Amino acid sequence: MYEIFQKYLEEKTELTQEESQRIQSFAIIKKLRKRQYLLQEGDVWKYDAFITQGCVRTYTVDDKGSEHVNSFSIENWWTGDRESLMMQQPSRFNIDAIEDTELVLFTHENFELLCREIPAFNNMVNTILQRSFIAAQNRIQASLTLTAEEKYLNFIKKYPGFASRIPQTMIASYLGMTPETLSRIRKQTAKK
Amino acid sequence: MYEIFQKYLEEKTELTQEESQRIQSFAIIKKLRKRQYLLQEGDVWKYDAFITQGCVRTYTVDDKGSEHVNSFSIENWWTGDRESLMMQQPSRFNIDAIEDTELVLFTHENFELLCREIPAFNNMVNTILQRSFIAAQNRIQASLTLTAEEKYLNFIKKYPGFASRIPQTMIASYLGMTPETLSRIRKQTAKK
DNA sequence: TTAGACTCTTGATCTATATCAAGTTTTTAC
DNA sequence: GTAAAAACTTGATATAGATCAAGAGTCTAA
Repeated sequence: MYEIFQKYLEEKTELTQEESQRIQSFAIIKKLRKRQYLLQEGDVWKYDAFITQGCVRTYTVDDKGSEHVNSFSIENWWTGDRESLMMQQPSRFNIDAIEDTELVLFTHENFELLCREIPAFNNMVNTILQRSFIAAQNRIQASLTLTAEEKYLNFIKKYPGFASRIPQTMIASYLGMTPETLSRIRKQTAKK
Repeated sequence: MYEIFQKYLEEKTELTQEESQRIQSFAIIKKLRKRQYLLQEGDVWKYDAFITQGCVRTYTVDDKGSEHVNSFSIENWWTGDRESLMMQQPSRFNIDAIEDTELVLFTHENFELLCREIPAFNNMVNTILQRSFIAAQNRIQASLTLTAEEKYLNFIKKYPGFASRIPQTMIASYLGMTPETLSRIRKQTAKK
């Protein structure tokens, strides 16, 4: 499944044959079964991870044992815990597979090496980071300004397709509401 | 007040004399009176802005006319609307001064030129962006998991000093609650 | 220096969403 | 293929925090 990442690279950046091969030489292919962990709370995250197939969630568990979904990532997206990676500290997050999933991993040292060696790659990575930051800002804005119903409508508009492959309980958690509330909202909006 | 930015650069990165001078040659000093806008909704943001003195807020105004504070920035931080800057689209945000404020601005073209010319500068900028992203993630996490009281305590712990220079109404808005609720929380926690 | 305008506080009431509980449907695993 | 486990729905009730209202304290601009 490396081809999917290869294609992604070709779309996002211009690389020479050698650069492409250099990148591929560091790639680690990893497969996850549904429910399998990619990262568990307390572990230090050491990779840059790209999903070629499947779907993964990042979440925390609070004192009462409730899960809070921080994000979903599907094919052609990146995942991981940047805070743990950057600070080299144990992660507060869990990441596990919602579906059988395939990833391309790079150890962070190799990834940084690639960034230093290949300016085009470095630029691509920065652009992704900027977009991620913008997305996070928008999510904060939504959480401050929208009602539960608006949050849901905003979500399905922004990520069509997610609703059908991710359990409602997890979507509710991601949106900061209970599954019951989401169920009622869906019933409401279906009527209209 | 350029010296404050100069000092910041020296702390964060290693630059040659020439590089420092190159950066300074592009710097634009800007002063804002309290309440003055740095950016108004609908305008396209064109700068990278560093605050050397003072305090600024970024906020939106909804249909009902209520303001929602997205962020505060004080001296030694950056401000602006990255989405508007990156996409070259009209901003949804307003940025105005909470106190008399001084900034160092770079037009984005010049800023990008500096990033290309000076690798150390580019690295510094990337590091800041990563930290900003991590902070945004943590804020999302807090908004999903904490009660109003916990959000406030978390805020004053994370940003001691902010509470004394920023009006409570704005802090309440930033935390996603009403001023009345924040007032009651403060009364509660003062008791303990 | 003072009137008007903000800002903060406090109380009474309301409401969106949570919680609890039970039933139904769907998925999973042998 | 089927039993057990999850996931989803629906109703009844509870509650954190919002809204409305009014008074007190603080700025601020002429």
